[in-house]
Amino acid sequence: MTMARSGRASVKDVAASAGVSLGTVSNVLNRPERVSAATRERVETAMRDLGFVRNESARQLRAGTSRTVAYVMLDAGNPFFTDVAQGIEHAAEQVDLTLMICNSGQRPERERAHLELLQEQRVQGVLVTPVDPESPLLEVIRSRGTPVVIVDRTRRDESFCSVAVDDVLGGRLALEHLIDRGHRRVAFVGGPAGLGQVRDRLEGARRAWTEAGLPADDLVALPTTSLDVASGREAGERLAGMASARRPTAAFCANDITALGLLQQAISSGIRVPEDLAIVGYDDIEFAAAAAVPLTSVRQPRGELGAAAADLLLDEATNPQHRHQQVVFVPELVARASTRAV
Amino acid sequence: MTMARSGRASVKDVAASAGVSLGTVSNVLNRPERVSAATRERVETAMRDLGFVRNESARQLRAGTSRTVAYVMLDAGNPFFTDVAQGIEHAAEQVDLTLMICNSGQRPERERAHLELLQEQRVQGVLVTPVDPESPLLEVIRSRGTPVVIVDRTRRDESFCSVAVDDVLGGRLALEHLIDRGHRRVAFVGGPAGLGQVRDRLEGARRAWTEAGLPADDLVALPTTSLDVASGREAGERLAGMASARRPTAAFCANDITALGLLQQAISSGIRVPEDLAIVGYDDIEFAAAAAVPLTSVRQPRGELGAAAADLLLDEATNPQHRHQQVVFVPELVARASTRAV
DNA sequence: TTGTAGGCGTTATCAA
DNA sequence: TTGATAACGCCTACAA
Repeated sequence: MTMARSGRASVKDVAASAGVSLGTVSNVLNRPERVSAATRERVETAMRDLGFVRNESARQLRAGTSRTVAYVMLDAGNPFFTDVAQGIEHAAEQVDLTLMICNSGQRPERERAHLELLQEQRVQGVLVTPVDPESPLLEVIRSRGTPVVIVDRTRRDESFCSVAVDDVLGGRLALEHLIDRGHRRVAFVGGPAGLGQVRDRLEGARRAWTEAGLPADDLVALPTTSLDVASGREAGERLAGMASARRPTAAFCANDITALGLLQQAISSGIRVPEDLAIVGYDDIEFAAAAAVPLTSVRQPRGELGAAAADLLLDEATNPQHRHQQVVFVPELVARASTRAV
Repeated sequence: MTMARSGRASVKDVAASAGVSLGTVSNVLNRPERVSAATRERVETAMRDLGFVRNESARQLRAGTSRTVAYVMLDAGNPFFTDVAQGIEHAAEQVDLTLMICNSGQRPERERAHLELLQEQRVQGVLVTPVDPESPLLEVIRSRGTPVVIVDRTRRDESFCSVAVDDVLGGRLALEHLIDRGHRRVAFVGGPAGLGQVRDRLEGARRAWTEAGLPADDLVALPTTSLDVASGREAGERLAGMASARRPTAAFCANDITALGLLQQAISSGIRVPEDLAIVGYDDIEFAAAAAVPLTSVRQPRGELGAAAADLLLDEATNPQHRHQQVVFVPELVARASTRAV
């Protein structure tokens, strides 16, 4: 009985051990009904004895296709993306696809490496929240035969399927809420300005502001270098440093993590929330509701985002008449204590 | 020029298009120095023109082994595990292995499905935070040839490599800190009691308590059904319902998420933190420091945990003299405002 | 119902 | 330097 080079038993070994032909073993594996009960029994015993494990590479080589899709995540440390991943996972499970998750950690070269390997693995398709949605790499991948769906970003041209949330509207919702609560001097906290999300949310905020007839100067931008807790704290320090007459009475943060940093810094500087400073975040991650002053936030349908992306990918991978489409979800304001009327 | 069935060009197609033999194409791919500059040039052009992508299945079938490892994560929604995953990823990257992440979401059947597929994919090895560390499945997987390392759990027998943190010590540290701060009536919040982590942390807490000569009854267990934000809130309600004379002056929570829920509920019930109730969490996730009352917590070296696990796996996969070992990290108390002396 | 043969795409060996 | 060939493990016609 020769063992496969890998040290594992192959169908051939099983066949030899069970005293049947290789084809029969394959039948037991793939069309058991064609095999007599007795032979099947014998083959299955042999498999158990030998610790037989099907070789997916060989199977896939033969089949030409795999049953897995992949999500290349932008930042595994941000709960928003892990929630999106769970949405994808759920949708994939429904159609019996396995999801592999890779993390680029915002690094273009890791993103590239993952995409290259996934392509070589002939995954059914990849979902990706790219570092740069305009990157030509995405086009190359697709042109080489791997379906690609962009998640939580959009491309300027409409050549890709994408799933995103209307950030301009989200920014608008946040500001309308604050204006509604009587705020007439508001800070926008976020950056870098080049980030599509930041740009769009600010844009929406501005529109709501000017449409309400308020002076542009009273919507103050507090740019940050990134969207994390530390940046929020830093912005908090800047706010605390302002003379209280000039200080905005509210802040709209480009995401929740930043808002949590701001909240923490404000409180420890003796600024009361929401009495002295109202705060609106963005994403509505689980921790937003659990903050000591529960955070008003713009909710993005994270799970649905993932599920919709998975559906688009599946369609692109299997439907020859597939047409690319850009799905845009509508965000929703969730009001909590951090903007309570005072 | 025949195209591969998959619709993609194969080495054969490239060879035909470049007017060379298949072996030459392979050489361009794997030992370019053996090929003359002119031919190489021609082959590379053909590859570009045809959009050639190497087929990893075939390569792996031939090679018998892959360059990827996988981490089967217990709960993608818990930042603790995503941090562990990042530690693994970093270590894997150093040795040029690709990490695939799968999520069991605490469901045994999904864990099993992932492990089966990974095995069939012939990954170099699997890291797993299992739903049940005693599950015989793990033994089966390994006996069939896939190295397995248990992450953040331990098995009673020492037959597996594992990496964990000393939870008994962690519980002890938390309570010593509280006792030190003068607390003489303390609640332990966490559950279900069957969970190894919960059991060990409580055990450590009890030891510190009795060694300090305090009456066992004054370490009150507040069992929860799970370790999430909602459970923490619920425990908070129970605490708020106690007569303030009988109410513990401090709570030790089995993890940070639960502690955050408790913190929120306490504050909204008018219980001041830390004046009326001191709180200690566990894990020291990023949001612990960013809570409005920054949370004292028992820090687990998440990144190192992942890195050590990856190292063990690599050793098991490549070193014939490998011996299983159980690495146990030492936790560390991080004191913050939630237990400030008052 | 069971067995035989050929091929999936890649790599490595060996010969030219 | 280049080319022909066999093999990795599996699957599926097709033949017995």
